[in-house]
Amino acid sequence: MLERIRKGSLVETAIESLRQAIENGHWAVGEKLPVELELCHALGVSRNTVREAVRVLVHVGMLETRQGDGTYVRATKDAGETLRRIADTELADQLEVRIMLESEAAKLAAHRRTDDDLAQMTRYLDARARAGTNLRERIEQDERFHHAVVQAAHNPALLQLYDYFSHGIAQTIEQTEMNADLPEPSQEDHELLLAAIRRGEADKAGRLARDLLEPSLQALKPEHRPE
Amino acid sequence: MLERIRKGSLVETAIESLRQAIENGHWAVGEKLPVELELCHALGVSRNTVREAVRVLVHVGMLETRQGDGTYVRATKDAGETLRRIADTELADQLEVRIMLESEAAKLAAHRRTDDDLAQMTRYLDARARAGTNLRERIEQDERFHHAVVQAAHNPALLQLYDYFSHGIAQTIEQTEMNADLPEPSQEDHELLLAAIRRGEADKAGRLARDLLEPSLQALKPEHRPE
DNA sequence: GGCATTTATTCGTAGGATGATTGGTTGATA
DNA sequence: TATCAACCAATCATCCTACGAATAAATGCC
Repeated sequence: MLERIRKGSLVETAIESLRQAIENGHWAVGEKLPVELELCHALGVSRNTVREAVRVLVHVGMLETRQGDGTYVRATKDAGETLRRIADTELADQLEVRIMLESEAAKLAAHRRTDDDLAQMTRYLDARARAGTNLRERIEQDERFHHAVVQAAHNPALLQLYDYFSHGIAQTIEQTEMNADLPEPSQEDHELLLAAIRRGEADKAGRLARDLLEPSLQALKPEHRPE
Repeated sequence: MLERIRKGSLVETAIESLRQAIENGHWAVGEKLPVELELCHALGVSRNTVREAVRVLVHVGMLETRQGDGTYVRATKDAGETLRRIADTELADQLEVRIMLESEAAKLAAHRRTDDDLAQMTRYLDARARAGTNLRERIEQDERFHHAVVQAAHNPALLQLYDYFSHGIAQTIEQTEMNADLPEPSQEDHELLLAAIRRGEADKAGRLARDLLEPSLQALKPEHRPE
């Protein structure tokens, strides 16, 4: 039925044991789990430990607890696992995805951008230009500009996704100190992208957005997957 | 500093309070949080409650606890939260993202597909044809074919992401019984996509992949965002 | 000064007590 | 008999104290 616990953190092991049991359909969706005390005996741990494990599974959407009633299975899969697996993929692959998101966003932005969108993009791009040799400031304004481009696509799902990749990649690059290796696009290239979006030239905007980041991808790729 | 707790589940509120504080950079990445007892006082809850909240944040990757040492900030963003927010967006927006993922995947697949990839795509597409009027079977083979296309792009991050959107959208459609409204692409259109990938015609493959799903998007859009 | 030992701090786990909420049971009443 | 309010048992939510385990810092010996 349920495996006894021995190694590592008791709570983490309890989480894994419960997750396995649920994924294997030991309890069907909608079915009620044994009460806390029974889970304690089944897993061989205390109530606190069981509660922490259950709380985690509740938070990731696999379980649902109803006070005074019981604990029920809500889903057999953990959605958060997806992004955790993505985080484990190669940086180059992640950057490739970011490029396609941003390129497509630029296309949409060319169609859907409002005047406010244009004003904001212009503001950040000007700030980027003013940053000059102040690298830290320029990178920050750069990120804001790219974010504004995706925002102008007016697709919330796309924006969320872009932010996740953008943030994750920036962090990885920062941590690994590989800044020096990566080529940096010029201010002019950014201006061209903004101009294309302003004039509603979708295909051109998409191509320019891609060109902005493609060199970084090429610089990153040979390390792991020469083509 | 930290907000006192009042409504809803104490633990859930504690989680949110801590998450907010972390996202707002109240503690920098790598920095050590106050000890459990201090957090209890700051949040006005017991140690168990704090521990359950911290455990959740540890599990989603925002925090890290070291026994005998303390609790440290690991990341300021929670991956699971991103997906939860995406799940809350309009179906049309999600489908739009899926289309761009699949279209770009088709382009990459045209370059990178191996003979094995082609064989698999062909197998599923043939099975789809054989399914004929068996709707359930045809939909399943259809999903497998699309998955194989993305797989042929040989980008793990992209594949994970596609699977998430594909699965989520299929589920939503199934739940809302809006099948009837959505136009279904013909077998011929699928064959054309496969042919383009086989011949390495990237742009054409991207366009065909987009054309396969675009009608569904148009059918879905007017409900919420007429353009 | 270097290194082993001790100590203090902190998280990890255990188990019990009490409150809050729910669902079903019971019983009175029309 | 059907209805509905009051009651009761089961269950999760929270809190509490206590002790174990691991770590880092302080200490003392050589």
